[in-house]
Amino acid sequence: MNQTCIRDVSKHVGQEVTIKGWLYNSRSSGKLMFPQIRDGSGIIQGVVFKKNVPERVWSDFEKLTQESSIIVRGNVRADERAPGGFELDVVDVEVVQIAEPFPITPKEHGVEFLMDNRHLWLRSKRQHAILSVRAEVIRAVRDFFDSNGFLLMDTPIFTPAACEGTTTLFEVDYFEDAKAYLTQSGQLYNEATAAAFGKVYCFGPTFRAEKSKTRRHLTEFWMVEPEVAYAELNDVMDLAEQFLTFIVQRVLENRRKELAELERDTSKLEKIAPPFPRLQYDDAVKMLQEAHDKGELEARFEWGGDFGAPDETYLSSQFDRPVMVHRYPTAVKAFYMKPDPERPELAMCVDVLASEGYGEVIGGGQRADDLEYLLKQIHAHGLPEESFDWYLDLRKYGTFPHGGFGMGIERCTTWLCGIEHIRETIPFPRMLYRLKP
RNA sequence: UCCUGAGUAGCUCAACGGUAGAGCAUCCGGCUGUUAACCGGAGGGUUGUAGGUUCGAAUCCUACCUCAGGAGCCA
Repeated sequence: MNQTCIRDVSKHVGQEVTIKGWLYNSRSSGKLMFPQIRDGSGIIQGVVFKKNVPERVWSDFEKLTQESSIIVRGNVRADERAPGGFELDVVDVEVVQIAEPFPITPKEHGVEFLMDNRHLWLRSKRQHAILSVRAEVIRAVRDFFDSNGFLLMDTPIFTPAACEGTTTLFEVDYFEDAKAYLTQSGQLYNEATAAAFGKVYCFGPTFRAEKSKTRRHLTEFWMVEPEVAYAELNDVMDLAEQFLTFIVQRVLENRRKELAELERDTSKLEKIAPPFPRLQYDDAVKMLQEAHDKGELEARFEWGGDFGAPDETYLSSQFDRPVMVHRYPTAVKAFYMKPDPERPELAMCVDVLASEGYGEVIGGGQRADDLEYLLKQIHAHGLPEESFDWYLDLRKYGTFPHGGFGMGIERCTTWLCGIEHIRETIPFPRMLYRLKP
């Protein structure tokens, strides 16, 4: 295909190129026109002088509407007056289609309208930037694990039972009489694969049926979960710290332009490097209580509960890099968390709160490896023992200390982009009351 | 599920008890360096739905629907 990507035009200065794309916007002054041409890799400004092109080319350009599909031939020239620094002196155009009036005009729009037109909204510069950062995050995730001795172990999406309680699961019919649930975590399966392969990770879609309606929730999101045999809580924290740092560095390296488009203050991201502050739950509670006493937090936090969104926001805004809060009360955490041998009322778990008030991006810890303790926990949480028979086998046949964590791709992307709402970090968000497009 | 707010032209908003209006988009005209270009003109409405109050309702009242923001829960 004879075609040049707009991304690569800087390599073709002085040459004639063919660009296949769409009209992003156009400005004209009588006998001079400046069509902005978009091809998915970038945007370039064209220049059409009426007297320099055949009559047909001029009249074709006059008819184009926003997002009409076109194939443009022209000469590349560097020009300071053009956004992006390069211009295309147009020689010829082939009109593929004159688009119907495009709903998303260059002026501002409301959230509902944009979400209803998500399939068209994706063509905007802003969505282009955000979703490019998302792709970079995912590439970094894979590269990090693949080059550090981890093996990809895809875990099932249909699962037979809840891993942490059925209220948050989507239920589907699974042939005759059986019910299946869409996965909310691959972790239990990865404890099995970790016993087989040592260091593993799974990466795939995750489903939560909670009726959460906030800027940090999706009902369908992508989660990456490493699991490491013989890892203890400190090893899990070391891993989380290296992993997040790697992702941030990669995005800074490869997606500067996109971050600039989003007006992201990258100086905050540049500070991110190990070691991350490690804060015991006990000490975090003290910080929250002091904040309340100083009038910086409305509700007084009492020891024993899980942090609410305002608490997380406060804690993460106190540090210039992500903070790792560890050893929460066992009572507020999942049944499979290992209790601290020195203080059994605390779980060997860790939440990583992203900086700048973005809240939890990673949750994980060390898993309970003792059969008796796990049985007790399963009963205490009112879970059906028979659903977990295979999981309990892992504690009968060569039990071992191990741990890992899960990171939400979209929460991480929201933070790195510095944007308000998670819904823009996945091409087609699934949220409470939104299943279309 | 609960709390708060909002639904008026294709879109973003104004009019707050007395003749429904502007910008953008669309169409027509003008402009040889535009930067969400600009200037002139035209078309475009069952004011979310159903009731009610009133001489008169986009405006006040009631119910419902939809959306947004937040809470709880979580990655």
